[in-house]
Amino acid sequence: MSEPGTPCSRKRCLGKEYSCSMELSLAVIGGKWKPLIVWHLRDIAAMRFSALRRTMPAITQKMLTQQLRELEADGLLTRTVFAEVPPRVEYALTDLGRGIVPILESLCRFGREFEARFGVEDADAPTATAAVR
Amino acid sequence: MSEPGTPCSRKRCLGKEYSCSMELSLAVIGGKWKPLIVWHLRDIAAMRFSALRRTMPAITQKMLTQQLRELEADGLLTRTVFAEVPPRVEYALTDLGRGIVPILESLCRFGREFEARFGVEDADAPTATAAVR
DNA sequence: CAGGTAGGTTTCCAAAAGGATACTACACAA
DNA sequence: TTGTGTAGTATCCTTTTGGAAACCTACCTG
Repeated sequence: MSEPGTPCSRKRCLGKEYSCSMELSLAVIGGKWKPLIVWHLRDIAAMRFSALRRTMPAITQKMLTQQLRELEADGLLTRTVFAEVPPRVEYALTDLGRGIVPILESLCRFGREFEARFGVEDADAPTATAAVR
Repeated sequence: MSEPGTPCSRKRCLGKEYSCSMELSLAVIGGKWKPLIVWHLRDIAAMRFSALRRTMPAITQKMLTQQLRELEADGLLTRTVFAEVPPRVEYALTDLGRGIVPILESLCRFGREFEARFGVEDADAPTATAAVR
């Protein structure tokens, strides 16, 4: 990228403003849900809306719809509507979308390294650490 | 991680709640500034506060301080205060912090791939694409 | 004594992200 | 006729994140 001390220039791609390619990537796959969505689609041909909801019980319908549309607009996945009743809509990763799976795997590894270093607890299990906070 | 269709369980590490290691990583290095800070420190022994500010002109003092403290609390960097006047404080990546540099490099590569696919413009340069929005 | 310098903190505020709830359309089943 | 399932919208609200501006400290220089 740039030499230490040199600021980057502002750029724009698909409506996202950023100063370096890394920021752009974070705009594309960052946020609370997008990495999870891509992760769940990573080695499956396609998945329908309701199946995705079941794998992510904490997401609301609105958020899932919204995130899926953004991922589609950014070319990371395809959305296929079947003209059936009840409705059927299937989502599948594109090649571009599959390109970020290795990054998510690295993130997973780092997360586990982090857990190994600092320890993990079960949430909702009040422990010494939780009590201190 | 889990089989398709199986939700993950809630965990906690260093006060952060998450459902899978990937989410934990994003809690640690996600956000608008942290990746940039780590990036600027990536191949330099140490850097002082004012130098970091110069490389990231858009960040405010408050945000830089806050993000640096969080990165320190998560063990990604060290903060060294020199008892001098005017004050001098230096920040340096730890081994743990250096561990995420390869991930940031992957993000950079993906970002460039994304740019290549969809095209980049200079921000503040009103173009056809900008006019359409 | 005024002004500058480095690295902050504090207060207040705006914007963005995320979420709860209610509503829709359509076909079919009981 | 009422209910069920799917994939949504629409509205309103709360929480989180980010930011602007002022203030602070401790010393040094002119």
